[in-house]
Amino acid sequence: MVETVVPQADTDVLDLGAVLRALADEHRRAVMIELAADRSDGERTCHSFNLPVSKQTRTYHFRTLRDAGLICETNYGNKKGVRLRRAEIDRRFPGLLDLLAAEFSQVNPAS
Amino acid sequence: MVETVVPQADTDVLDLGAVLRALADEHRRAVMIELAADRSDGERTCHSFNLPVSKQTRTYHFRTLRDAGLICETNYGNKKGVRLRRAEIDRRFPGLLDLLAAEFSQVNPAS
DNA sequence: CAACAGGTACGTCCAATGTCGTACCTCAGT
DNA sequence: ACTGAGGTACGACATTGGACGTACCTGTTG
Repeated sequence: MVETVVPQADTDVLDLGAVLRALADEHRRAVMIELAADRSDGERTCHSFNLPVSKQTRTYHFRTLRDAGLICETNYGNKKGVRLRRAEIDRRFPGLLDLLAAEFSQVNPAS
Repeated sequence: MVETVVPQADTDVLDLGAVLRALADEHRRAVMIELAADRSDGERTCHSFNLPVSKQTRTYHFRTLRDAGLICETNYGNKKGVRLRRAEIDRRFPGLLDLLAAEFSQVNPAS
């Protein structure tokens, strides 16, 4: 089986509107905060985020994040990898990920 | 007639969710981008932003911005002043206003 | 005072959004 | 080959959000 990188956002340039709409949702924001706070930028399973929603809804939210250009997904067939597009985001919106990462410490004081 | 400062956000601390939801809307974002780009932080009339909506809708949007803690409004009876809460925002979300200001140059290349 | 402009309150309306059920797919493990 | 877990597609549904009509208020200006 060949893993395939899911096609990224149609727009090669990140759109602030799409990004902010993506971040406006609590669950998607939680995902982005975790990703932003992890400086190792390792690949995560999208199952590894403990989102309190059904898997259909999870698919929907990750699709939204991908469409906004915030993450890139790798399809392994029966599971999916998620990586933060840190370089692209930092280039277009410097400071945005720092803001989110700061929010992580805000919510997780003991880490 | 005494001008009265409209009571600010109920929550004394800015909430990232509320802020991002406020910024997710195109019109409110346009207002915030203008305010963030004007380093003089002068008071504006909320009529001075050329929002292509009715005045009822305008009231709604400025109320949303105020509730999110992003602006503070002064009531002059028959018109209303708007000021950016730059200090509070910078303290809680450093870099956010820079991001918005950068978007201003993006949209207004000739200024 | 009368007319007018800016603003608010309340209700209504429509489109967008988040949620899930059902059905189906893909791979890993037994 | 079967089963189970993760994932997607499509459709349905309820809620939310942005928009406006109508009515009303407050100052300014003539």
